[in-house]
Amino acid sequence: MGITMKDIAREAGVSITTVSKIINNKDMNISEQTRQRVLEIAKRENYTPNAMAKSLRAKTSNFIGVILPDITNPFFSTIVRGVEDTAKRYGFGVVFCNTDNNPQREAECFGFLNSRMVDGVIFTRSLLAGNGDNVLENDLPIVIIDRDTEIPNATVGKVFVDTVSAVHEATGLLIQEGCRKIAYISALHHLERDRYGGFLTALHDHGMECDSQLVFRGEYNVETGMQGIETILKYALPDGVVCGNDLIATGVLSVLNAKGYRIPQEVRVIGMDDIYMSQFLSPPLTTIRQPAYEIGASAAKMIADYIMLGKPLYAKQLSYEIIHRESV
Amino acid sequence: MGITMKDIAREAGVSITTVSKIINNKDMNISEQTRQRVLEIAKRENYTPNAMAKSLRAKTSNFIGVILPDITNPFFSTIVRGVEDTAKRYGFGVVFCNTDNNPQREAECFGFLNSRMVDGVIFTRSLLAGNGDNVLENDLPIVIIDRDTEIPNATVGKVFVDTVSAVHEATGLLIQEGCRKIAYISALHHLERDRYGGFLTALHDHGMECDSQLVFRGEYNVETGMQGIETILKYALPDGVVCGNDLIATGVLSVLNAKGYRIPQEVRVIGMDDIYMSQFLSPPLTTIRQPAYEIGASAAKMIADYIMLGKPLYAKQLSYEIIHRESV
DNA sequence: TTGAAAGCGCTAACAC
DNA sequence: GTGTTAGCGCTTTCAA
Repeated sequence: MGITMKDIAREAGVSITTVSKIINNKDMNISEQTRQRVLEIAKRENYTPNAMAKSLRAKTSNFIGVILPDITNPFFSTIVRGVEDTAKRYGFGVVFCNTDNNPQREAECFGFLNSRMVDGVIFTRSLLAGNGDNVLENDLPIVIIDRDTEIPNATVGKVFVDTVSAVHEATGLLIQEGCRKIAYISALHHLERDRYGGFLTALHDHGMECDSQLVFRGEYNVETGMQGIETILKYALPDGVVCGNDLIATGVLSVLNAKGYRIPQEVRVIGMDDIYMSQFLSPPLTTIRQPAYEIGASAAKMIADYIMLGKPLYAKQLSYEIIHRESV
Repeated sequence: MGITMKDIAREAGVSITTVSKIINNKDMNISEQTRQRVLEIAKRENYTPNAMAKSLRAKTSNFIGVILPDITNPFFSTIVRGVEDTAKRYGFGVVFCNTDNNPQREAECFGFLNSRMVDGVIFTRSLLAGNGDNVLENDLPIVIIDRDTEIPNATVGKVFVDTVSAVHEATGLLIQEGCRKIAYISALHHLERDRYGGFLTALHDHGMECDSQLVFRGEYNVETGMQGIETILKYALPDGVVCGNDLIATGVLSVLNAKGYRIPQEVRVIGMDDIYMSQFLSPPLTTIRQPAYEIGASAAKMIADYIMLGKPLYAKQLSYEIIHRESV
């Protein structure tokens, strides 16, 4: 590759040690003359320190890993943007892995990132399996985002939004608007804090029953939204639909529009996340905003503070916000 | 971190070399007995090779870098997904940097990735400046994607779509549908092969003139679409709008809808890229599909083949496709 | 004010 | 079959 300290040392007629000290300005007891000479050569030869060597010695790579289901999902790409911007500011690079919610891929990612000696990982847990055990094997700092799970481990932080309350509020909003036959379409996951709970309690709070025929569980994508509403429509026309995320809501809107139902007059639809495109849907989607960018930024900051300053990891809660548009 | 070869060697009572040979099964002349013992320990202790050390020695990091404007743009996140899937298959990790089309950030990214010793970089060039010169300094293999530019350098490959022909066809389609006052809204860039050229020649091919009041140039985002059409509308109502990408088209659709114009009856709109969300716009967007995932996958494959097999870089053209939906 | 030496974890000639 | 040695580029005692 490029030039090394050795080369500079040779050219300047000093030792490698001296060069190192100057480059990292670690030692103030160096003659201005030597310093200038070395710096000048470094500049002229366009010296870039070899991060690998540095890392090997320092036992830190200055990389942080991000494990997420799918970068293609706008919610996650926004999170990752927050991570990257923040990490870069702290001098960290970011490496990421897509798991597609596949627990095995997830485990592979941990292995991969681990061998890459990342200094920490930001982790969105797969919906499906509970095996976060691979996590525990080492003392790698982890911060879990998006999906609030308990991992009985010391070095785990989290950044989360209380999505079950959010869904509770969303459902409450529909009820308040007069909905009485509310459908719920979301992903199916094995988490303790499932958003579904928020839906159920909201119904109960208003003395309503949950009709299980009005519930559909798949994945966090548009297809689930379409399938879900199609399935439910065969049974009955709901007057409100609570969607687990905006992608699902997109699918729901799409088939409802295609079938000619008027939204929100005949059926109200509420989403979750507030991905950028939601405002351009037809009608513009009413949804619960999760601060995706801030989630990523906070997680990156937490990891960086832990690594660089030794600040302990912690749990950070970010708040959601109802975005009123035209689908409710 | 974890256990090292040294530890295994000590425990197995053999030399580090032997362990290395066994782990990488490099040397067949090793007694089955020793091999088993070592492998057993490695497994039990959950040995993960230290990629940093390996890289330092091998002078390759097994990382490839991706430099792009913004991961949040669905077109790019899809590309990156293609890159990641493919890179992983070849054993490469991917590190990325967002530039926001800022040439200075772009240069920083190169420096960053370079110091990180990435083995190659996949690069979407900033629209603005022509200084890809930072690129030339080293022998890092580069493959340029999306924006077709010439760089007078040996180790540069590219994966591209002939977007100027695509725009030519898009414009032709509108003309064919009867449009006579066609607007053009796109990003402004300093590239030789500007999509605008495709628009102009299509007009000329049909003996039409370009009305510069119907042209608006900003960035590849929704805001440009909105501003563009607002601006143009103050002058006249076009009967067709050619958009530089789907984000721009999204903005155009949005204000046209808000103002109550009927699409496509009064004005036809055509986009470019076919991002996933385009099909859910109102009306579903007619657009020119660029195979984003394949662009990423091809670029990653090209780099990997170059690095691992020494296959030279080359220029690969992928084709576009008109997706007829309801906005034309 | 400067440098020699050791070592981070791993690999690859080249012995034995 | 197995081990010795040198070295990738860098940092850090410790000595001069």
